[in-house]
Amino acid sequence: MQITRAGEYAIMGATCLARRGLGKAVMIHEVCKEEHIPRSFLAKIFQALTKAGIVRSQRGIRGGFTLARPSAEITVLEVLEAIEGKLAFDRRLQEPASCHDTHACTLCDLFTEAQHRVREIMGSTTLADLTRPKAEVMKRIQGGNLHNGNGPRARALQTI
Amino acid sequence: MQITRAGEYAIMGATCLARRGLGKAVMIHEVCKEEHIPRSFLAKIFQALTKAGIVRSQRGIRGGFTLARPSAEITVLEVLEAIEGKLAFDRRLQEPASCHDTHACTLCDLFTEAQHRVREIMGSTTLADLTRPKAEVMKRIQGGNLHNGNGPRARALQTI
DNA sequence: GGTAATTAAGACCTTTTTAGTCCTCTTTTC
DNA sequence: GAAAAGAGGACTAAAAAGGTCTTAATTACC
Ligand code: SF4
Ligand code: SF4
Repeated sequence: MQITRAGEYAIMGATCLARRGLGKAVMIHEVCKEEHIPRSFLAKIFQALTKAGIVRSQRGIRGGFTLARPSAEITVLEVLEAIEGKLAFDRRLQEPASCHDTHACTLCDLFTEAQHRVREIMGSTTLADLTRPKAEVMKRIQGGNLHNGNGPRARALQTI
Repeated sequence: MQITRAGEYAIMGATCLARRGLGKAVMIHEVCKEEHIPRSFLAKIFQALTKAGIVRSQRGIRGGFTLARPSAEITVLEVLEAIEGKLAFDRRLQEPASCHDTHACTLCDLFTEAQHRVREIMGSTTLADLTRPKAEVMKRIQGGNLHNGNGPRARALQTI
């Protein structure tokens, strides 16, 4: 139940590019140094992000990586799934029809909902959001007013 | 980013005990057969649940396992964490103070919130809930009116 | 008290995944 | 054409997942 390093590094790396601005080519080396990520590992990760159309690469002298789109249009979920594959809390939620008996078991329904909640927040948080000042980000994330705003949400479950 | 088989089996196994009722000793063998879980693997899992005070064991002839408390007082989160350890989306959220630089990085704040949402639903769903008819469970889970009820929540993000 | 049935405990095993590295291309700029 | 990037693929070590197996310790019942 943990995000892999690869996924984590992908988000950090992409956020790093977001901070540099669109169109500015940044070398792997620079990103690695800034975010403390092993160089050849990040190279692999950025390769995958390139294929996924999230970043663009430029070879040769003065080459590097840059975001393929404005950072406000790239969600954290998108980056994560480009590396880890589609988010699935349970193997049975990846490919359906593996339910051995369609009787009264409701476990996958619970998993689906939990997963949905994660997708909700990850899918509505963009790289641009992550580059904003901490206080602002916290307020946005915890306020619960995502892009379909529905007021401040209850925080009564803090202790759970 | 997946729940392990052990965690999954733990919930299924405990739910199976919940269906039999409090105090009724059920042998591992029976649970395994019903839920399609390898016998010796479930034995290990139930052993851990026993130590965690979630189930009670009885050795010898006519022995078996039973829930240690009413099923309505045992949350899915509790069972899951007894097996997998405390839920943590990122290694850095398990033990704090591993933040190499406390600068403007807000990634862990996002992870914390995502994790919180999972705890919210897993922590408010009990084994008793899982034994109820499917339609009823779905309604409860998706309605969003958990034990601190705050009305039906927006489902606009269905497509995310 | 003996025996059969049941869980407890821990050592052990195999496969898969994670977290990388390394080497050889290819592309691009100067 | 030389130097400086990334692309691609093969490879690897360590850890985690997903179990099994064997030897106890209990307990009910005859
Ligand atoms: S809902 Fe229950 S029976 Fe169906 S696939 Fe999920 S765990 Fe298995
Ligand atoms: S908030 Fe950012 S810098 Fe701090 S531990 Fe998390 S990822 Fe690292």
